[in-house]
Amino acid sequence: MPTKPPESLLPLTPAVLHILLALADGERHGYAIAQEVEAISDGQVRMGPGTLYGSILRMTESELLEEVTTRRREDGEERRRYYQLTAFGKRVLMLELDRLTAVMNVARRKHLLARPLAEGST
Amino acid sequence: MPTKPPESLLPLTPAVLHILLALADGERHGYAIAQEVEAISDGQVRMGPGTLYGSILRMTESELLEEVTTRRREDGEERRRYYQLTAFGKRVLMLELDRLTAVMNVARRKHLLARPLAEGST
DNA sequence: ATGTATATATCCGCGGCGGATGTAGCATCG
DNA sequence: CGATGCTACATCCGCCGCGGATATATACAT
Repeated sequence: MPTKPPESLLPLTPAVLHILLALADGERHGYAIAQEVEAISDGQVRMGPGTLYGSILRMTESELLEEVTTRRREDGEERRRYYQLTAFGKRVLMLELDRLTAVMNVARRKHLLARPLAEGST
Repeated sequence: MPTKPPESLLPLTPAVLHILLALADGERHGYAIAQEVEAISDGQVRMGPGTLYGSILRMTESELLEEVTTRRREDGEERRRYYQLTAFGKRVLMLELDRLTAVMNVARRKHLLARPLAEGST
């Protein structure tokens, strides 16, 4: 039950968007998020610890993410902290992708990109 | 002859991206940029004067934009100030659109969006 | 023993965002 | 004719996110 409507978080900052994307296909711990972001952005987006843990904190507070406490932990090992998207986080991600799709469509309308054709998310 | 390489400006903030897009098909004056941005974002992105003129100033300093002094002016009228993209601004816009295309492709790979198919810019 | 990678955390300066406020011209309407 | 409201630009300033620097600890390799 997030306090805020999902639209009020848009547009997302690149850091937030990339973290949401990195977690879109399953839980990950902080450091793994940074690696995934660097990987999927082809090295273009690098997250230092300040951005990484700062963003994770804020995103957890706004309920885009939640820490996974179930499992691990009592295995003794693991200083890692795992995170996953909340349902709210998924909603916001979808809305942002819709927004970006609209932006890309504007670019096409102005003949900056080829081919329309791609669409839909919800 | 911009001082910086175009990649160093990426990723663009939403404000900067929208201003570049608004100017992609021709020159506009400040206030018209704000209206265009609101129109093409379907009302989702509203630019207050602080963001608008602040962004224009910074973008002019980094040579993404330039003021159009030729024409108008000696017509007597016009307190308006017109701006257009520089060649450098167009390059940066293209690079950012490429980056966003890559982001959208990641989203598709993770089954958050339908259909690939869209591509290319340069 | 030294270095490098993993993993998390905090601090803090810089800078952009964006609302508030101000000025001014011009048009409309009562 | 005076008020209102939109156009158009400009400046100020608080808030907050970004991101580098720094710190700490473990593990594995050289």
